[in-house]
Amino acid sequence: MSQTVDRALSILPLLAQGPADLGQVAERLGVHKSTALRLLRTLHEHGLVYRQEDQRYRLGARLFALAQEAVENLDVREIAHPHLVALNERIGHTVHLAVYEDGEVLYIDKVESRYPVRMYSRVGKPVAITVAAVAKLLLADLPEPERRSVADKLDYPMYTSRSTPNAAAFLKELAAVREQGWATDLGGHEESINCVAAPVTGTDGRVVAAMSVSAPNVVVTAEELLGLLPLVRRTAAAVSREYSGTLPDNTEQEGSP
Amino acid sequence: MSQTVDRALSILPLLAQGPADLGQVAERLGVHKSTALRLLRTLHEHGLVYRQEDQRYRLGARLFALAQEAVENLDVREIAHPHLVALNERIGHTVHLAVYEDGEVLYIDKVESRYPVRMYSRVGKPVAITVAAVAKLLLADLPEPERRSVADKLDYPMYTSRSTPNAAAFLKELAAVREQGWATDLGGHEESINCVAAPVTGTDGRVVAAMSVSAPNVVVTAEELLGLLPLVRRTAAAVSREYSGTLPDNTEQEGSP
DNA sequence: CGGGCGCGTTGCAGTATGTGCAACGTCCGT
DNA sequence: ACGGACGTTGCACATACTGCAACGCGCCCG
Repeated sequence: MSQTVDRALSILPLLAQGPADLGQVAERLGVHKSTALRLLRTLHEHGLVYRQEDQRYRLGARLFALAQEAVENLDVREIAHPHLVALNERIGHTVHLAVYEDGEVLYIDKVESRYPVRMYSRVGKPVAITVAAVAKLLLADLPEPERRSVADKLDYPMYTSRSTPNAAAFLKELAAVREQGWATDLGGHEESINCVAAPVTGTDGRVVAAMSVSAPNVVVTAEELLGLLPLVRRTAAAVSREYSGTLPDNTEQEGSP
Repeated sequence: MSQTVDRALSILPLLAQGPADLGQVAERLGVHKSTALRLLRTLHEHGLVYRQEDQRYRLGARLFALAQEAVENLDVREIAHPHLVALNERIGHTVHLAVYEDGEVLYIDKVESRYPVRMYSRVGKPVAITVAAVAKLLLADLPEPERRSVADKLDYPMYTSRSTPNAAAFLKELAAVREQGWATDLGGHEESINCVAAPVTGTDGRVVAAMSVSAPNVVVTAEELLGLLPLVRRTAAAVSREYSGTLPDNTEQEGSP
């Protein structure tokens, strides 16, 4: 909506791919160098980009500070974290926590597997939305129109032969997931990796987050992983209870008689 | 330099303090509501802010993705992390890694103490620059003019009676730190917390980061903590060696015949 | 039940503000 | 010493941003 700001913000994902000099930024933005310069200067003043010694620009450390403060506003993560750790200590595999936001599903927390073979993922990285177990849970709970709208707009890349092929199949899967209250991804993203996931719900029963356990099938078979499902569901339920117990605004916690 | 972008970016730290509605944003920016709306919309399109169900705005999850990608460009952190973990496993206390950037010192990594009593800090949070041990190391290595300029512009809050009181004392301390190659903070930030820190250097000997060990003196006395200094210095030296060995661009790692 | 207030949203006219151009300075490599 | 590449500056033009005023909507209170 605002051209100038739009251009300036487009620089950030561009720099996320690696440092770039003024010319490259200007070219990839499709604007004159002097324009790019002024935008970069403004970003620089706010600490969002940093100019390294070779004069090239890269993302600035202030982004950390902001992201860090952003996460502190997400109560779910705070509450869930100890549960994720406990779950990880008990079963050893990688544990993820994800939320839905504006058509995307993002990991907001992760506890690494204690086994040497680890799957690749990254906190903050958008999830493979059409196949990930956590994504299914989060999308399954959306109101019907939004769910359909999102499903229609998605791409359905065939990561493996078991990936979700199209919107129809996806919506059908979502219906099943909504029904059963848990989800799996059996080799849909990477051939050898399986996940089981369970939803975290708020006071009104809406799904606010989803947690999953992932393991390569060289470590555990899909059947063994499914055997962990009750434990995962219990953990998610515990987080849900704790989350629902939280007052919407906790300034009142000790005030009332 | 660019008014529009400047205003838009000013919204981010504002929202970092907590969710706000349109009116509040407009007021705190000093602009008309319609202006604030358009800025927020643009930020929203880029995923930097998110509109929650009560229509208020808060920081968006995309900030995570960006911050995460930003950190992947910081080789120091990648290299240092396992060393921080190892150090923590050996001594149990909180371990920090910090860098200097544009007049600020920021923690970019942290491994929590295994003891129940923990100090408060946050990855991404600007460090108390006038007293923290890591800050002293990073500033001590700046070229003389910049060091003086930064020191002059700083505030010198007296967190405790042992805080650095003014620029003169700070510069003197920095000289000493540069001389000895390590630094301490003995109750300068919080009365009961002590730190020891050592520098991570690059190929040219410049200090690129600093690592520290912190502990409250109810757990270890300052003397005991100082006893850990050799270990901390050895760890920092190991990181330095590994960092200096890294190729500037690692696309060549397996390509050459 | 109905009026009024608060908040977000829209279209519009005026102009502040961002844009691209061209010229300059500087650094680096030849 | 010269040429090129890159970052930087000042400026005239017009684009795109601003603030205003009016509208729609939901909520609370009378």
